[in-house]
Amino acid sequence: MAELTERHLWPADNCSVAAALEEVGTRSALLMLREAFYGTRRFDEFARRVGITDAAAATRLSQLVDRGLLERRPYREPGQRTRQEYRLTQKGRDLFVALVALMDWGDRYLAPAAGPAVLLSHRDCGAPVHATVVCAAGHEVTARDTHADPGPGSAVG
Amino acid sequence: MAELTERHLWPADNCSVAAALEEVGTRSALLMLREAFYGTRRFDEFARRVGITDAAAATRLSQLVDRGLLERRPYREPGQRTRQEYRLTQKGRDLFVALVALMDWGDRYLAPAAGPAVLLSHRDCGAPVHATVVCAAGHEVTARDTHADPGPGSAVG
DNA sequence: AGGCTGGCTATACTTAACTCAAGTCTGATC
DNA sequence: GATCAGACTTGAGTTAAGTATAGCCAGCCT
Repeated sequence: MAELTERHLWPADNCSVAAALEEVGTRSALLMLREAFYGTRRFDEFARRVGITDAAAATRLSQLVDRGLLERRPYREPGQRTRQEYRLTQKGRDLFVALVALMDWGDRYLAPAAGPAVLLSHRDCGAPVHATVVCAAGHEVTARDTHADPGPGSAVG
Repeated sequence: MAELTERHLWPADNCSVAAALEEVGTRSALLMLREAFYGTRRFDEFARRVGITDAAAATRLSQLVDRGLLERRPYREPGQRTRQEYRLTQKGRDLFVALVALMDWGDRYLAPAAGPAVLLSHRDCGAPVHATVVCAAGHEVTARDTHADPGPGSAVG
């Protein structure tokens, strides 16, 4: 189950999982990213769909822009003044795997009896999509088949 | 990019991503699960490696046990009394994909120049492992190739 | 010129996850 | 029987993310 050799030597603070969670910021920030994947772009829609106040949404959106997960783009609806919309950057888009993994897990263990609220499918072939862990040789692997070693950025030499 | 049809109709509160985050609880709870994947089992090791106080660790561990992500098992070292250790359940183990996805993303965008702190490899073939999104037909897909529809548990009929 | 609307900003408060420091309970060992 | 270490528990205080409410500002419209 991915037991790490020399585990006792390296500290938790250069862990990429912790760094990723820190960078995203908060639960509501992740939910805003989920919304961005679903196509949400406007300020008030983010606030409403995530279920937080506009004050909180403004703080989260600014932080996500500052950190390069979203970017502001001017847009203009007819008869309206120019406004800003929020779009995923590549950095933000690359969190897709993590969001799908969380969604899969939630669907499996926490979904209502009726089934999941959202179904993801491959646009080209229509088949359902899921997050998996695979090795470079193409094998699908589980936690038990995985081995962890200290990498170059580890404290252990 | 996974735009959801009829998005305006369904509320955020039956979202599996939100439910999953709620179930895991906190950032430090996720980091404890990461430790569990690395082989950590004992109370004081969880606290030390995650970098939180024993008080906080006790709260998190109890909550993870209550929610079925970890289970307590008695163990006995020679010359010591019986104690409890904490092991991943299947439910906890199934969060592996999400953890690997977050680690991959952190490695890509936030790792120190030297490289990531931990390398995961397939135990059988030695190749590095990563989280991906694939469809049931076996195609690897990105956010852009994905389509979202309301599922059976959605508020929209 | 003045109102309206969307997108914020400001202030005060609440809550939850933490911290630090101290104390408790258990049971093997002396 | 007293001691000690490991595994918690308790209580007080801190911080950060949220809330509710209010106000501000730009600029299209009449």
